[in-house]
Amino acid sequence: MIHEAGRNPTIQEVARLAGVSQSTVSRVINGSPRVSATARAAVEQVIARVEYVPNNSARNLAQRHSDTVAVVIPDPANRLFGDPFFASLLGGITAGLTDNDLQLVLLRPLSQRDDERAQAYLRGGHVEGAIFVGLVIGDTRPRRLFDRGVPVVVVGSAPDPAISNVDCDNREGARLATAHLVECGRLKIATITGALEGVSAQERLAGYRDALAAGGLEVDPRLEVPGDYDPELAVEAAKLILQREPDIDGLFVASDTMAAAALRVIQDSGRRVPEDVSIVGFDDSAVARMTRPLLTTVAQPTEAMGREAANLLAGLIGAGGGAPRHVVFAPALVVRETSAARL
Amino acid sequence: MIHEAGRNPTIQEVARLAGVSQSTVSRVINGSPRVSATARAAVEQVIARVEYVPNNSARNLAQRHSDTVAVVIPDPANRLFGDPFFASLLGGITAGLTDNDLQLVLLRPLSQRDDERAQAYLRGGHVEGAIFVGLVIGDTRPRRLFDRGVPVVVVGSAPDPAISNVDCDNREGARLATAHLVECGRLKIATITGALEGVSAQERLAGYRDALAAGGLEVDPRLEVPGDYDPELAVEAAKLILQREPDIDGLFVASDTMAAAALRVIQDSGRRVPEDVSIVGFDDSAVARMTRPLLTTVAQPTEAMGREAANLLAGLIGAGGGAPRHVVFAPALVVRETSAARL
DNA sequence: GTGAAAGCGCTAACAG
DNA sequence: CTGTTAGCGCTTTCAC
Repeated sequence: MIHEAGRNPTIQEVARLAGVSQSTVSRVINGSPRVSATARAAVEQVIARVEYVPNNSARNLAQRHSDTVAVVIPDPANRLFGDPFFASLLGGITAGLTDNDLQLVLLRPLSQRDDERAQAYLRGGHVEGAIFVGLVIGDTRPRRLFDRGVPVVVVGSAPDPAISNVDCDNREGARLATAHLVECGRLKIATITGALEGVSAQERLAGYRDALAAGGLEVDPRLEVPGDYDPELAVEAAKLILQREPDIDGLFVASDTMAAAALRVIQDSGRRVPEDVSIVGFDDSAVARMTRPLLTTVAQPTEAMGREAANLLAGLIGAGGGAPRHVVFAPALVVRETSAARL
Repeated sequence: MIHEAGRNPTIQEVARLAGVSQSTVSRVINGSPRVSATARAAVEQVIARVEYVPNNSARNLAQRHSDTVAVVIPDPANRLFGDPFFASLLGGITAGLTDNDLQLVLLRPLSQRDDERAQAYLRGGHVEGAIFVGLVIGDTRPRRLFDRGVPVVVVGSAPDPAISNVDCDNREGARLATAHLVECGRLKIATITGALEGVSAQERLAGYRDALAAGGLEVDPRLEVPGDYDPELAVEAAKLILQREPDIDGLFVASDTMAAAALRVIQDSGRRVPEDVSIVGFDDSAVARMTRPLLTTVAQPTEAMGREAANLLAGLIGAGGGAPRHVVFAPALVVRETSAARL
């Protein structure tokens, strides 16, 4: 679109008005020291008067860079956008990007067509790098992009050793949660998993099993109910568990939102929490402080993870590549009220 | 950055390899019908082989448009990013934008410097339009941008008749909520407001007063406690109310997250909800289904609002301006368990 | 310190 | 249907 009203002045006009050359204007815009004080003053005056703003496309074209990075969220199931985890993560990313003078473009391919467009966009030289969130196992997009020379970092498990990532130790977090349940004297501990197409959910499941084994408890597939990070589905999962194994006394749920949903189902079944069934969630999002009783959960530094992802990417961009880095944050158990020792 | 590995082929090279001119390549890229089948085939073949992807900056420069719009969130308090309302809204915006083949760049100026950068970015001809969210009363940024010829739509109250907006009837929503409390026979109804620097919170407060007046109840400033859409602050607000007016029997809270927090405080004080104190929230976000008892609230079609904002903006961009449009969605009372008739 | 000039990669008339 | 030719607005050598 060309907007009559908004016809922006160009560097040429500024130069003419200031009685200097384009080059000089360009120099003052870019803060070059090789400009006389008088010239600088004249140019700045004109810039202010005509409200000149450089055209980004032209600048990017000439400089061959854009100072923008993409955040890619393949979220067909619309899971991520509903979860406080994501909001918090995105908050951290935006903050970190801003600190590095990088712009953020949000890509959220919903359809096949969207995805093609997104890929083309990423490769179109329009971004300096990309952050992937919510990846599913086997997704080769980060790697393909990386192979084209675009710096990439993924939040979550690295799909490839060459790809930098920032993650939380999901397995350890789940182990912490489940071990806590074991320590509470719980003997039949079930779990509602996250979306198992993703590594994080797999890891949390593994951590759950680790703790069970370490506690001398049997690992029983019947106690493992697949969830999807979707609270609605968690309701069904909880009902299923209760029906199949009415005598469970412990439950580890792979996210707080799902845990909150499961908590309700269990309470509605007439069981007391934490006395009859103890529950531990994951994330320590705001909802953990909204349930009754308050949710025991595993905290992960979501916002910090987002910030770190941004910083990592900024580093990669600045270094023009360099060795991949893998940073993993430590989870921490937060004991609240949904877990207690068996009497 | 120039990435050696990623040195993208240009349209020139494709043309040479395919034995045609740049123009022809450009035509097939842009889907022009004026290309022979053979030429098209040859070009497409080469494009696929060398993995050619057009450079966006060059294209934008030549076409003088970018197909991207900005979503601006002046969120110094970090309120919005924590609220499910925002996540849902953003989900709607991204979906709507995608439908219109528009890219989204997220601008979240946190500091003065960020803000200057953001303004420059917006005026730099890099975006086709902008959506503002979470505006504070008196913010002239949308108008200033609009005056430069950039299409603008704000989510929330229109800061100016010339600016298009999409909103929910906040006043009516709050009236609905409070009238419901009145109908429940509640006689001393307090409120925890949102951030009063924003219009939405002001409107919700007005709606609360409307309903009180209509119900023959006194409007008492002592029953109006300022909040900030922040659950932490809501805890303090609730405590303050209880201390100041121990005999309240109804409470309207301007957001679900705050309501959930207030609910806890009230329960912890030994009061029964809904019997002693009935509570109504606002938003009908996921947290309303996580509290115990379930939260009675006012639903606003958050995702649809986001979608509409995107569509509105797309229309404005396509029409090259045109008359401003103001679309307001109707709120709806959702009665759950935190409200009940007085016995 | 400053200007002239040559592109950056692509689109868009304009001929043919 | 296709090629030629100008730019789009800015950065960047390279002389002066």
